[in-house]
Amino acid sequence: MESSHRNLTQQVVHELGRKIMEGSYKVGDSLPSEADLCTQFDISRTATREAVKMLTAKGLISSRPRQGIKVVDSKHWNLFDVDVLNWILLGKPDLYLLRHFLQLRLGIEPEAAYLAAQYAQEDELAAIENALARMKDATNGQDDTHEADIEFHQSVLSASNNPFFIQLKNFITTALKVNIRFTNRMIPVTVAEYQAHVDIFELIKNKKPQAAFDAAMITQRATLAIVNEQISVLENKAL
Amino acid sequence: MESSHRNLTQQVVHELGRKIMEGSYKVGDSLPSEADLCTQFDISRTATREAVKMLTAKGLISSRPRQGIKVVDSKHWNLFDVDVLNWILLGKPDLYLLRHFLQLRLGIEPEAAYLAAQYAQEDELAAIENALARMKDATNGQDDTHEADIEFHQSVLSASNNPFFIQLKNFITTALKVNIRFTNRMIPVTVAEYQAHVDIFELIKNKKPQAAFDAAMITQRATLAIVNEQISVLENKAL
DNA sequence: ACAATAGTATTTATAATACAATTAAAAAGG
DNA sequence: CCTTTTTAATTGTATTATAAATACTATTGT
Repeated sequence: MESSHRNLTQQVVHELGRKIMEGSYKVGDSLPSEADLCTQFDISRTATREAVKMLTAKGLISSRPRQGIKVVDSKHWNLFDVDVLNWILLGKPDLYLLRHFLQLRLGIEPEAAYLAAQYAQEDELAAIENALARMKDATNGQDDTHEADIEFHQSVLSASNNPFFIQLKNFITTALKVNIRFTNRMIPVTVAEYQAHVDIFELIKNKKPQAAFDAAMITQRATLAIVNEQISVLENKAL
Repeated sequence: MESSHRNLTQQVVHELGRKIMEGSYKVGDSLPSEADLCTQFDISRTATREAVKMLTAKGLISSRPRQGIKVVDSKHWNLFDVDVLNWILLGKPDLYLLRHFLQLRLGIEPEAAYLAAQYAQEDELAAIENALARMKDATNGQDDTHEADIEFHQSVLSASNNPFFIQLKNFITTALKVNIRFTNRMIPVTVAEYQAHVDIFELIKNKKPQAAFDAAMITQRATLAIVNEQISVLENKAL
């Protein structure tokens, strides 16, 4: 097991959480009983119960006497939890999931740029600029392409100075990673993509909220349109 | 205790979670040790530890040998967890928090309206219409004013057919409840407010995504502007 | 036959205790 | 003064026992 540095409870949480998100245990399904989980993982009831409680806290399962441990309806899942997002990533994300991610990014990121243009401090602007520098290096192959991209989007969220947007850094990061899966991950960030990011940064730096919003929105709508097109092609092929 | 119907662990989770969100335990502070929590709540270590694990799962605390149980930095808090949101509401929300809520609503709700206009099914449109009917009754005092309002916004999110937006129903609901605290809660929904909601619904029903987006955005920007104004007044008064 | 009631068995909830592992801080050694 | 070792405090894990909740079954009365 790759995660032997974590304690028993966390390992079980990870294993069960992953299986739920990949669909091995479906909504409404029963997980093995406490006793069975103890024997399957060869651990004590203490560790098992604590793992069950953690998954309950993340909204994935419910646990009641006589009824057992069941996967609850997905509308209760804490989809913005960092662990849950990672388990989603470990599953098999499809184009529909990518679209769902992009649809919410479309809501969040333009407004984050708007807020950054209003409220960003000097150090936060510097952080965005630093990410841009890494992206430029990435176009020359001198830095990790996608890491720099992720850093850019994260630093804009941080610059919003809004705790809710900041919390969504996990979500955006996962969304970008899913996106990478569906584009050729060997292709570095293009000059055009880099320039679009620079433009947004300049508008933030010059305190043009609405313009920054519009610039981010246009990029996002374009990306979403491509995915919608891919889904259309796929669905027409299926007929 | 008002929550004696819940089990021991859940009661402790609620009590500690509430205290963390209201600031009784601040970021970096140590909570009482396991042993102390056991004596304070007069419960076994099992119940205590399970509560600690649940709060850990929600990103509020960390628990390590010798170091004890500490409140972690707020950037790790799962602010979109339904329990965490309720604990925020039990605290003393200020105008700044209201602004933070409104800023994210501004990102989410116009795009939710856009998606609803694209993807809403018949039954989802009916649900929105039903909420509108309740709002109309509310203007005549025949139904609960704010409950109907909340139902409207929830039903639009449901109609987006995007699991991430649906998960954010908790967030929007809490945001609306905080908003109610800062407006006179005795004032019923006005005819003008009702009409703005009707307009959005019509645009969703007639499948006009961009127009629905714009209509929702205008309303939200107006609300946010009022709060920004209130904060300005408050800050100038403080000088 | 049917419905209400009581009983039973299964599963989780809680408790108590013991020992192991981790690690921050103090003590020892150079 | 710096490094290493020891110590002690705290959480991590295991085990056992009992209580509570509840789905299912059997019984009883009509």
